Amino acid sequence: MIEEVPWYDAIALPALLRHARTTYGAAMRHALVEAGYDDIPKNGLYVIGGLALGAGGVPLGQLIRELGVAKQTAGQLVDTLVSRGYLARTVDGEDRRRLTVTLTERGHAAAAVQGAARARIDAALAAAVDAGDLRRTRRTLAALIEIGRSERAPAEH
Amino acid sequence: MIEEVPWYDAIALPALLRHARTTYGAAMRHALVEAGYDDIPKNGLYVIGGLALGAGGVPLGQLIRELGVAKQTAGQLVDTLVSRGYLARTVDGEDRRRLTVTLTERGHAAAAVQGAARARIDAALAAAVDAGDLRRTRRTLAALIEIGRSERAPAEH
DNA sequence: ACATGACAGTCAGTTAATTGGACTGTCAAT
DNA sequence: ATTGACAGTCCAATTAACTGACTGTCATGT
Repeated sequence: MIEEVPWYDAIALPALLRHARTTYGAAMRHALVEAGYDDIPKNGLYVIGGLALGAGGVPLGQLIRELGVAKQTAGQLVDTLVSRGYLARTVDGEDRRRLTVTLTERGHAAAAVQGAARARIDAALAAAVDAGDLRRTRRTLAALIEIGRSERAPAEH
Repeated sequence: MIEEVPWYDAIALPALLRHARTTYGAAMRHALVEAGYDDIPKNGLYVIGGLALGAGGVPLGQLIRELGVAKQTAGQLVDTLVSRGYLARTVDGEDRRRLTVTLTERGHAAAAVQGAARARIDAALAAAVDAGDLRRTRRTLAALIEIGRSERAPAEH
């Protein structure tokens, strides 16, 4: 009785996604702790990582949507990160209700460490599979996200 | 200035994974609530989903490893699910230290609902991309997980 | 037999994360 | 001016998660 089906075809996709994400999460967290940034809360990784991209700072509302948490949660998370010196909050000039979150010096440093860890995994992955696979994977995941969006949007009853 | 790079190539892979997983999570949770199973804790989805596969029941230790949480946490999670009627705990005959967790009637029902929701997403995904992409995606994710494992195992200092 | 150590889970106490609902200040359009 | 929508915050409560110490079970060596 030979096992012909590889394990990754037998497991449910959500679990596969979960484990894959863990790879990044663990590596990034580990690198941050090594570098002395050991006071970053769970979702903080996504805040800092996300802000590194949007260099000019990100409105809090967008953060809320991206994290998919209640706004209170996001607010408190940012609060924590501000009090620990990673973020700064500034009022938007256009609309004074809106807050813009930016990285501080320390925040940038942490983001760099985290980004390096991520890049290390990315590189290892790029070495393990070919570029086409990687690109298809991204596209497939995007399709999956798109499905989620279209499911949620119209039904919402 | 034309934006040639699709958004899914610009975003960091961890974030992409996170969002993709959310699609499943939201759909499954929604389906469960619709069907009256509205008292399942967060990680409960993975417990119930996972047990559906291992039909004969799963040792608690394996659950702990799969969930990636402290054993106390897993124990409490199972506890909750037992008290709400989804799971049953039985002592392993071979080794009486070991507990085996199985689905109850209600647990099976919930697992079916959840499985159907997952299958619905799977089907939508299969329709959106071609089979080869799907397979490559699985393989790529598996490679990613493998990287995580090999990173953690030897370093652990 | 019977120590000894490894292992599977639980118990108790604590901290962090997340949420819901009511509230304040700001904008946009009458 | 007034009204309604919007961006965030405050307060209170719940849930999730972890640490460290403890109980019962197995496996081994003497």
